[in-house]
Amino acid sequence: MRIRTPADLGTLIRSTRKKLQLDQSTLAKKIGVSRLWLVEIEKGKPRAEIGLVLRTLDALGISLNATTPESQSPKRPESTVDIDRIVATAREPRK
Amino acid sequence: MRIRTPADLGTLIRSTRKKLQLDQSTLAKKIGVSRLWLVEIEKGKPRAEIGLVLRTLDALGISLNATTPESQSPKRPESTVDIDRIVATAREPRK
DNA sequence: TTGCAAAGTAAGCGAGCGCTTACAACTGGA
DNA sequence: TCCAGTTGTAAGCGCTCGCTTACTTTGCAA
Repeated sequence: MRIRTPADLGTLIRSTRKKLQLDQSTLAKKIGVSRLWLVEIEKGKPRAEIGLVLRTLDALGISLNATTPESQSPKRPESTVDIDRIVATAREPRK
Repeated sequence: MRIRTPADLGTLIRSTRKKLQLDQSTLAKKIGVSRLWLVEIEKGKPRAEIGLVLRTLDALGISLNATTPESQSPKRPESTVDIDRIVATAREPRK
């Protein structure tokens, strides 16, 4: 499953928890957070701590894989200066 | 790359940022956070908000995939009744 | 219907977030 | 060497986290 937003995470966590037939209390205890926290997370809370979220995924046996686009060439900001002009000017004999 | 801890995230973000030849300030602006926040994240801060972290990955073009273990069969609590015995008994001609 | 477990809501509190401003340390190039 | 760009550190502040306690709502079964 593709994770883009906190809501995605909430959905994933909730469905996985149900698949494993765990109730919020027991899962919360396993993770080391309060049940209330789980409620909020499953609702898609965007300001939760990553540390706890990662522990949650771990507790559910979910593994996260990051794919960095190889294709994306190392983009250098396009120059705002005309280096050729500058060089040409510099080459001109000073008066 | 496998993501297990906030430190993993920090490493990934930093290396990807460098690959894209972005400095902290410009990336921070792109994400909508302060440069200081980025410094902390790249150090592996465990208590940052997921929302911001996800936005960061997005800004870097990194996609996250969650793999829930198919293997793990949806465990149903083992039955306390011996259905075979019951059926067998039911089959017996009533006296 | 009554009863119970699971899930959701509400309020109050200490702790730490992420922000800004400011300065220091580390680079690489002139 | 000096200098500019990049990165790291420090302090102070408003805000919200995640926690606890307590109550309400929902779902299901007796």
